Amino acid sequence: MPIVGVEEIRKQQLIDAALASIAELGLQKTTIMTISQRAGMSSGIISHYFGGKQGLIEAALRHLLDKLGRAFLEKIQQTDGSPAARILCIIEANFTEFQRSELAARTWLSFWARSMHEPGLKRLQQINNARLCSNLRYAFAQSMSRDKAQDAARQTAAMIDGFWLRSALSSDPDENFAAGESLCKTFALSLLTH
Amino acid sequence: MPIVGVEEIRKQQLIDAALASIAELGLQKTTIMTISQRAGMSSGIISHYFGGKQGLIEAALRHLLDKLGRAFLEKIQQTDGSPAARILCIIEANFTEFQRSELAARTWLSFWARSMHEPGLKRLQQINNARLCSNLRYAFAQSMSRDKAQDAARQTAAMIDGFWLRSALSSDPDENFAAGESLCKTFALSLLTH
Amino acid sequence: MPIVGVEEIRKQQLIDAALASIAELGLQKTTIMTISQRAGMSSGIISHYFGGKQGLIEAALRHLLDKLGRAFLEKIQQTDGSPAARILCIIEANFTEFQRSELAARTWLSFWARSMHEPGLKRLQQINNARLCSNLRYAFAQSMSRDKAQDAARQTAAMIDGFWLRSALSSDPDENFAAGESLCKTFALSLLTH
Amino acid sequence: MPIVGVEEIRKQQLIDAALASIAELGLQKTTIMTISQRAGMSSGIISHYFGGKQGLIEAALRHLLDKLGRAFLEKIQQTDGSPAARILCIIEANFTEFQRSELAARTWLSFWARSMHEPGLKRLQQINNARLCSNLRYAFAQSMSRDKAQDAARQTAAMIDGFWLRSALSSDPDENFAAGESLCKTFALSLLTH
DNA sequence: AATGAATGAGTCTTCATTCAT
DNA sequence: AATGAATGAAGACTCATTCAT
Repeated sequence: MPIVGVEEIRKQQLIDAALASIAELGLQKTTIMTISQRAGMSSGIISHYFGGKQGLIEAALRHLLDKLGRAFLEKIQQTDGSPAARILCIIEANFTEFQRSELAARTWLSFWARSMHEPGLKRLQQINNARLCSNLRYAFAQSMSRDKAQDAARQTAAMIDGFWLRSALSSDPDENFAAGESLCKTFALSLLTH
Repeated sequence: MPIVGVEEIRKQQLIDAALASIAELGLQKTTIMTISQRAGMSSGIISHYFGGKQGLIEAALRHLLDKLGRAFLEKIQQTDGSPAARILCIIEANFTEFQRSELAARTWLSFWARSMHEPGLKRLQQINNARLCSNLRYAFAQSMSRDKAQDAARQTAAMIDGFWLRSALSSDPDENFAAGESLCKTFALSLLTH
Repeated sequence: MPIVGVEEIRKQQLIDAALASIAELGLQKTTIMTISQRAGMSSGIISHYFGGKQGLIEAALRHLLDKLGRAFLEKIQQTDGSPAARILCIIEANFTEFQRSELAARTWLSFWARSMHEPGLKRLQQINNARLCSNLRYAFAQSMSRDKAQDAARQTAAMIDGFWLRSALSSDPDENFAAGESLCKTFALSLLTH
Repeated sequence: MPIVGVEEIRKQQLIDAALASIAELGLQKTTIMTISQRAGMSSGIISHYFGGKQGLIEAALRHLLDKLGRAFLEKIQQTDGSPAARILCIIEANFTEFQRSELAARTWLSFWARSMHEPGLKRLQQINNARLCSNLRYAFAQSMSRDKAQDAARQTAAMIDGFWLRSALSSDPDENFAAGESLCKTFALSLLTH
């Protein structure tokens, strides 16, 4: 059993602290002080382990995407593998309690906005976006042609993200998230049965 | 004798410069210097006319939303008024050349992210979001019950925004915008005919 | 009858506006905008007539000292000319309603502080200070030797200014001003009768 | 290993530099640059240790009042405790070489003027003012009734401050301070013996 | 390995002055 | 005579980075 280095522990603690700060204050008001305080460490440690604030931010996003991806994989393996079950599972994974939280809204919107000006972040987002579409395409393809599955996946992915975005920006996120999840499911199932 | 209208002219010039800076540098890296330089004026003029940077940013967003709203109204009045025509027009208005530009992507994402932390911006966004849904609902309601029209409008609005967002973040925006617009239209028309 | 020039009228209006602004906002927060707005004129007029903000401030102080001096002269000429009456009149002139106001406190303290760094203002203050002492000395000299009158005048002047200052800075100015005026009178009269 | 006490040392250095700047330039022309330059440090350090310029200014005033208070306590404990000795000591403490300096004049007048607009400073001044009166009252009360001691203390305190103020603003401070101290003593002793 | 003291460039804001009309 | 639009220097504050210990 390899001894986990102190370095890895520290890095993870800092990533957690960074996400906590972004969730609470937003990316713009997150400073190395708000992060290092939450981690109970000194401010210098961030440059020491991540080369700078930007390095930590990217690592945090990478970690968040990884975590959500793994959580999704676990969930989908508990389904019966039918297209409908897989698709419903995918949709639900995008409307979990975390995804509905204001914390998630602040975090994703912050990362998206910043990714328009930082290729490193942008690539991470693109991989995540492609994954959603790919998962949906795989499920749809069990019931229809490859081309139709591709279109169905794109439409469903767009509707999921669109509902998420509009809900996050709305004045009543709760109602909007709930209705959005339901309407996404209705739409996806109607695609499957036609 | 003071020249009348100077204030409005200057304000407009500053708004244009602010949007140019946001499009080029992003909201975060937009400073009063990047704005005033683009406007060919001094930095002090921004506080003079808008009370501060924040006032200018909000005015710029308001202007942008107004402009898009007016452009949409002009367009829709040139249709034959049929539900299908109205809906296609609404979709097209969300995929114009401007909306497909990287400038638009940076601008909207910047505003969205910031609006999570500034109520003033958030309210403007919400009005805009409500408008899209309301326009769609009105068109759908001519062909179906009020409740079904509401769901159809929500789904279509989500798909439009979702495609726009995924395209903006993708590595090949052009292809994605084109496919997105087409798939949105297909979906909306299928809702109308069922 | 000479036609009073527009210049004199404008200058007086600006001086009144400057004093109003200082009384309301304090000297530090008084700007050419707060003055010119109160005067209903443009900001440029101040440089036009007084060469700059500093010129107006000095003119305002000069005017205030003049006005208080004239008011005092009028008052003292209504006394019976006896030493006691003159002295009581002098003391009362330093505890009028205006002198007890927060406006007066702000104005005098502002001018004093600034006069430590601006010889122009300092000279005006010194003339005013000398006048108080001189008036008291003249009154006392009717009842005692020149030397004793000089000391009595200095002590009385100091007590007047000291009570004024301590009252202005206190948390209950009203009570302090009242007690101060009374104790000054008691002291001055005791000097006269010994 | 962090050097202990660095914070206190730096704070003191900055307070000294602030007082030096106020003495030289006045409070109004004292900026974070004039302070940090005199301290041989960077401008950012002020916000780091005092939260901002205002925090440093208040700390400087507090320090000055403390220092004068302690110096006075030391002095008074060297007297024989008789009322006359105590009172003379109190008067002398208000006319020390420091109090006669132009530095002291600029500093006190700056603080007084500013305290009219900043409750934090005002409270500090009031405590100091109350202390002078209280010390005098205690000394007088050993020779007369409580009420008479109260009046005597107020009159003496006013005369002390009044002489100080008039001397500070005069064109010949030295002569005025000397005469003022002498006349204050004469007055206070006459109160004691009547 | 880890600290946190210190820096100083960058930001927004204020405001007296200028000057064309 | 009077305006007020425009300037830009100067102010306080923020914060990522550095580095001696």
